[in-house]
Amino acid sequence: MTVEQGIGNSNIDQFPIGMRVLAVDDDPTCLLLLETLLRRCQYNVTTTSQAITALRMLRENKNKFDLVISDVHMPDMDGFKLLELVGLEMDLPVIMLSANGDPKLVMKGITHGACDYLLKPVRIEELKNIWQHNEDEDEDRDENEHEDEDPTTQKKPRVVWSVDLHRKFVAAVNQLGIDKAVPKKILDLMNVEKLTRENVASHLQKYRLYLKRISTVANQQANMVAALGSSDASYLQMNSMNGLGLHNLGGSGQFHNTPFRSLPSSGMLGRLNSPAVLGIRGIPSSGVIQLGHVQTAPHSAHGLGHFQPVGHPGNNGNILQGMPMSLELDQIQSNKGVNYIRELPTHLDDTASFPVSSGSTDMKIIAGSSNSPFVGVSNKPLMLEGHGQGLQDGQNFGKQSSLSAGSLDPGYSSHFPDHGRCNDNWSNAVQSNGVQSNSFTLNDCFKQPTLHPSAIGDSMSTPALQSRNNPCDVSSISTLPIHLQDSKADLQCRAATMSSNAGPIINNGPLGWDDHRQNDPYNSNGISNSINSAIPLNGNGSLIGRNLDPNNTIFQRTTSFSSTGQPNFVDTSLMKHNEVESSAMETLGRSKDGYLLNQQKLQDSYVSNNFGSLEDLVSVMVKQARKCLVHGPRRSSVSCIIDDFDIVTRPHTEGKSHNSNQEKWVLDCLFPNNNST
DNA sequence: CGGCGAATAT
DNA sequence: GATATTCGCC
Repeated sequence: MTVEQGIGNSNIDQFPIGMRVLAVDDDPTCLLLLETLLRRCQYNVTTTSQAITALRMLRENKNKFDLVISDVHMPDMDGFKLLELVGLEMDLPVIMLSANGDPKLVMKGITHGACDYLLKPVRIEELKNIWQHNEDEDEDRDENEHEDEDPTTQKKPRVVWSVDLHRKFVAAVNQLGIDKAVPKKILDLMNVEKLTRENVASHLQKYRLYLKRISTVANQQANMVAALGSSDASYLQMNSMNGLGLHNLGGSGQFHNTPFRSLPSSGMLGRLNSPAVLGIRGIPSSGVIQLGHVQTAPHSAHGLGHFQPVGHPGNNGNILQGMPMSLELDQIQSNKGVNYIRELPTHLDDTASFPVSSGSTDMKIIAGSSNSPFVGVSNKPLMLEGHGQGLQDGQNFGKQSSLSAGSLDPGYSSHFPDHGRCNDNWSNAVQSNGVQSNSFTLNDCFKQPTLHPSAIGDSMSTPALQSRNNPCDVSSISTLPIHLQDSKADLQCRAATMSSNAGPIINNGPLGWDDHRQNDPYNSNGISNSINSAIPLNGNGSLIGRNLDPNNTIFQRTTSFSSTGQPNFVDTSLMKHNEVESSAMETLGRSKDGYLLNQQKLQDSYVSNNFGSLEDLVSVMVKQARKCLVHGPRRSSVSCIIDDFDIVTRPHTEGKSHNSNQEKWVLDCLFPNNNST
C-alpha cells in the first residue's frame, strides 16, 4: 500500500492514497455511491455486485487488494460468508457494510473477523479512516477473537491498577491501618468485582516495597541533612533544582515514580518526549496509556476498569506515618497535563500555543506549603501539618507557578524567614557550578510540603501518567545534568529533592487530578480543603528567598549563561524557557478560575531588569501575565506584557510600542476563551 | 490465608 | 532489559 502525506482535509497524518479497495454490494446504487466516496478518498477502487465475483477476484489477484468492503445482504452469498472465506483464505481486512444496525448482526460481523461494521448510508468520514484497519488488521482480529471467547476458557485478564483502583486500594489500606491491611481485608474493603485476593496481595507487596523505598530514602535525606548541617547551600539548591522532575525519572511502573529510584539524568527528558507520554493516537495497548485518566484499553473491558465508588471517609490513618511520602506525581497528574507539556512551546514563536494549554482546567500545580526550605528534608519534619504562611484556601492553588516566576524577583524573597539561608546557599551553588541555576527550579523548595495525612494516602499512586504539567519537572531535567553531574552528593541531593517534593505532589493528587474524578475518595471528605489550607500563600518564600542574594540576580545568571557558550546551555535555556512558559501557563490556567496572584511586586521590580535571553523574556511574560491576571482579561492589562516583550527582545530599545493586534494576540493567548477585549 | 519467589507477560 | 503480574508452593 502506498502511504503518502495526508490529503488536504484529512486530519490524519498519513493517508494511504491509492489503497486498493474492493467494494462489494449487490445494490448498484449503493455500490456506485460507495465507489464514489471511496474514490473521493483517493483509494484505488474496484467494484463488483456479486460476492462470488468478489471472491474470485480476490483469489485470482492475491495481494492485489488491500482491503475489502462488503455489503452484508447479498443474494448470491451472504456477506458474512464472504467475510469468512476471505479471512480464511487471505489475510485481508474486511469491512462490513449494512443498512441493518442490529447489534446481533454487528456482532456477527465482528466475530466473523470484520475489522469494522459500517452502517448505510456510509459517510465519507468513515471511509477516510478505513485505511487504518489495514495497518493493524492483525491486531484487530486478534482482539476480536479474544473478546468473543468464552470467559471461562479465556485467559485471565491482567489487572490494570488504574489510578482509581489504586486509590481504592490505598483507601482500604489506610482504613485498615498498614499493619492490619492484608489482602483479604483490603479486597473486601475495596469491593471491586473480579479483583482477586491474589491481585491485591501482589499489589500490596509492591506497595510495601514502595513504602520501604521511600522511607529509606527519607532516612538518607535526613542523615545527609544532619551531616551537612542542613544549611548547605548547594544541597538545597540542587534539591530544588531537581525537584519535581525527578519523579519522572526512573522506571515505568505503577510505583516507579518514586523519586527515590534510580535517577538517570536523561530519563525524564526521554520520557517527556516519548510517544506514550505525549499521548499518541492509536491503539491503547500500552500500560501507560491504560493507566491514564481514561481507560480505553481492552483490558478495562473486563470490568476492572470500572469500579464502583467506594465511599472513603477521610482516612486519617496515615498509612505512611512517619514516612516522607513521595510523590507519584506522575500518577496524579492528568492526561491533560501530558498534553500540556507536549504543547509547551520551545521557541518564542510558539508562544501562541499558550491558549491550548491554558484551556485545561485541571492543571495541578503543586502548591508549596512550608515556609521552610528545608522541609523537603522530610522525615523529620514530615510536615504533616501545614504551616504555610497563610494560604487562605484553594483559590490560591496555582500559586506554584507564580512562585516559580516569582523566584526571579530579586526583591521578593525578603518575605521569607529562611531566605537568608537560602540565598547564601543558592548563590554558592550557582557559582560553584559556573552555571546559573534556574531560578524556576527553586520552586521545588516550595513544594515542600506539608503533607496532609489524608492526602498521603493518595501518594502512592499510579504512575502511569507521565505527564508533567509541573514546570518544575521540565526545568529539573535540564538543570540536573548541568548542576549535578560531578557532584558527589548528587544522588543524595536528588533523593532529597524528591522527597521534599513529595508532599506537594501528593497534595496535588486530590486537588488537581482527582478533582474532576468521580470516585475521588478524597474529594468528598473535605480533605481537599484541608490540603489547600495547608498551602501557604507564600509557599514560595524559601525559593524566592534564595534569589535575594544580591549576587544572584537574574542579571548575573544571565551573564554567566551567555558567557559560557556551552551546548548544554543552549538546551538548558530552552528547557528553562519551557519551564517558565509552563509556569505561565499554569498561572494563566488558574487565572481562569479566578485565582488572584498578588505578585505584582515581583513583576514591577522585574520589569526594570531586562536581559535579552529567552529565559528573561519568558519570565517577563510570565510575570506580566500574572499581573494581567490580577487585573483581568483586558487589553490594557496586556500592554505591559507587550512592552516587556519588546524590551526583552530588544534590550536596548526603549521606545517600544505595541499595537492593538499585539494586545489582542497576547490577550488571546492568555484568555483563549475570552471574547471581550 | 498471607507471603514469597519463580514464571510469565508486557 | 526491566517491571509488573500471576502462579504455585509453603
